[in-house]
Amino acid sequence: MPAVSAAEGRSTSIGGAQRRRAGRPSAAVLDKSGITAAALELVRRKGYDGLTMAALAKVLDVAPSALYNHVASKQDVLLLVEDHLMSLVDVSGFGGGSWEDAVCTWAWSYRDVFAEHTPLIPVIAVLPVTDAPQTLAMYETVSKGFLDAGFPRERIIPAIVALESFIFGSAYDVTAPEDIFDSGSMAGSTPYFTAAVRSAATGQDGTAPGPERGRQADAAFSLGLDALVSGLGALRG
Amino acid sequence: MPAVSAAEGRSTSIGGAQRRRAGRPSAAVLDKSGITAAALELVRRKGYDGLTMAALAKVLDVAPSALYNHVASKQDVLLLVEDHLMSLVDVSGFGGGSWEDAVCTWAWSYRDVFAEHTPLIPVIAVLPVTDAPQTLAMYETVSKGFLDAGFPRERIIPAIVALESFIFGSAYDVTAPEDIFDSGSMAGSTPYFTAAVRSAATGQDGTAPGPERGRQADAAFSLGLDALVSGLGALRG
DNA sequence: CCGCTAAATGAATGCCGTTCATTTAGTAGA
DNA sequence: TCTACTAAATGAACGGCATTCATTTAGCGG
Repeated sequence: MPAVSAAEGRSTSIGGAQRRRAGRPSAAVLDKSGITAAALELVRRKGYDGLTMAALAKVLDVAPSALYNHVASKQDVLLLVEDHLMSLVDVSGFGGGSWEDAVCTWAWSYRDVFAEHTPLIPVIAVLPVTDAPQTLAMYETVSKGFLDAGFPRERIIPAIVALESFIFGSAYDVTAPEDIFDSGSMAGSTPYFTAAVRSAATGQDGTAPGPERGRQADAAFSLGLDALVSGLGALRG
Repeated sequence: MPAVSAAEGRSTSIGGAQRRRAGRPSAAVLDKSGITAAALELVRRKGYDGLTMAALAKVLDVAPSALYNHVASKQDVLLLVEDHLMSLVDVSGFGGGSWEDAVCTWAWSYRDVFAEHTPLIPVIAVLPVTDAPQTLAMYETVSKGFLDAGFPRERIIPAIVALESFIFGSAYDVTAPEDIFDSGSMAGSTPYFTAAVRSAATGQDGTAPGPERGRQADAAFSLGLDALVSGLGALRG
């Protein structure tokens, strides 16, 4: 798995950015892990709008059509990225310590990872887990953690799904713009809502400058996670 | 607001599907509510993949560019659709009865509406509420319901956001394919997860045929919603 | 040596959102 | 009543996108 860098094929003349001539090169230029790494780097630099097959090919110094020797579609690239990200989710808490702490550590890191990658959420939600080994590994660790904590077998998956649903939704919330709840010119006809938004923005005393958007998202996530953890925890035998 | 149907401009000859000649027609053909209705109908018939500006124009018997006299972009069309859907969410429970019942009615109907329209979820999550009157109206009713139930002002928005996050995530779950948790050939290396999936699919006794996907999604939603409602309900003064 | 397959190029396709010049209809003001 | 101005339509065009296909080349198994 030579990933990105490989021996350069002979090129026609001077300079570093030379065109490769047609035909199969002596050493393969592309492989799945290289494509994944390039896609992640591209997303980091240009965001998901910048992740096009053409741009990906350019980063890898390859013609766009060459990518299709290794992936079947752009969706396939997204799946590779998604599965890689799953390996970044922290499941270490399930090794020891309380179930509550393990779930919270897992949930926060899960949310944080996908808050930076919300365009993948629709992909995850729809794609079978079959050819996503990292994803499968995460589910395995979490399932075992729930079982060891005394969950009845048939409630484990529903509980995980409920938590994941909350996590995905909350990941979107992190990226919401500052003024998402600004009722603007219609504030007059929504007095309760407008007051509630102001209270949430300024905190208990109406004087403080109030938290910025990220902290507000954290507050909502914390609130919901605590409720879910205590509610689901009660299911244990 | 004549919506879809309007007096037909004089056309050049026979037949119903005649081309309109260039230039402003005597009676306007398009307006926002007509565009919204046509978009919804198109989505119902062809799904969100079928919702293109060209297809929308065809349904409305108009050139694609004509749409841009009434909306600034396709995102704008999606916002119109989204706001319309918000008016379908059932907030009637907040008129009387217990807070718990009202929240559950609201949450279930909210999830059901957007389970059929998951491609809008990324739009909702990012778009300010400012020019979405139906959405604002929903938030107003719900905010008032929370306040009347004794919620402290500064906790109302975080609680609603937490519930919404769960609802959006759960809407995706409804549309997930039957075999989403099929570990396939890697089942051997994920024993706990595989067993948990089987238990969830067959129910407490391992014999029954087990619920189909929609019921499983309902079970997870019910579990999470109960936990959230009881956890959040404890915040009331 | 021969044929098969894998992996690259480069040209081409079709769709999609959007823009622009143009035409026509109504309307407000001199 | 002429005259701008604006609103609302057409139709041609554009650039970008994912994807496909014919072609070329390299290595490998018989």
